[in-house]
Amino acid sequence: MNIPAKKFNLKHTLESGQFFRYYEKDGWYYCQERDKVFKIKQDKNKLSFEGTTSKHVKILFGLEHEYPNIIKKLKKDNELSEAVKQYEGLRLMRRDPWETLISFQCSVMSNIPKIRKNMNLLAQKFGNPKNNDYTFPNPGQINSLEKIKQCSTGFRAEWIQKVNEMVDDNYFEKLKKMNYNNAVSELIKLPGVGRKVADCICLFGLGKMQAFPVDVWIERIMLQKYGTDRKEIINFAQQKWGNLAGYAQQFLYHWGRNANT
DNA sequence: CTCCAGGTTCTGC
DNA sequence: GCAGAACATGGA
Repeated sequence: MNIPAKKFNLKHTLESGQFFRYYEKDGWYYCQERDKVFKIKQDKNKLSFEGTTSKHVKILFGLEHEYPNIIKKLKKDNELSEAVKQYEGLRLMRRDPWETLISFQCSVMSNIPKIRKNMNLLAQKFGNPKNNDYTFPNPGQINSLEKIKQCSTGFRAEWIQKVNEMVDDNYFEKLKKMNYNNAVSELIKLPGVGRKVADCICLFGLGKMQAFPVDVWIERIMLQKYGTDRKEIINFAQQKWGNLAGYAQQFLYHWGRNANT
């Protein structure tokens, strides 16, 4: 199936640390998330995919965002313009919140290759095979601490086991309807979810576009570019960019990890 | 063999 | 409230 996709860059979007279960093969990106297992590739302004619907693709990859306006506004900031130009087409994804939660619990004191390994193993051990890959288990199905530990999750295993019993899909539907601050307050009640992980879930899984996850990379970049101290970063970013704070963060993060340093 | 990694939690002021 | 340390695992 094909759909047009202007002002979109699949590679930048997929490889900017907001999505983990994918791999490249024969010119395609093979992607797995929750019950979806599909492949997708981009040829200029055309997106081709197999294994899912155009509706899912549009939502997942943020194709319905008003991208030209977003870019235009962000480029007005001199500190941001370089990152935006270099990675134009990078979009915020709208992922399955449950898999996003587990992904970012795994991200604690870790790195992207290892998060990917954790998530792939969890899918293998608890999910179902589909098209040579695996779906991700539903809430309630990650029910063996021993098996969770076999996925190289280390000290995060207990967190994963606990949230598996604490939330369901309806929990996330409620969070989507809440405002950003209330959603954060709820999320940080979960084990292994502090402010940073909560902001990642808000941004990538709940569509809270003002969320501004602050990790060591963003902390370093924000100090360097704006001179902001760690504790004031979130307020600074949300005052400066409002609902585009999340986009600003994603550009800075991807830029900071690649072009910069 | 050390060091460190998309932080969180527990502890002790 | 706020610093300091512990927390598994694996790659550099």
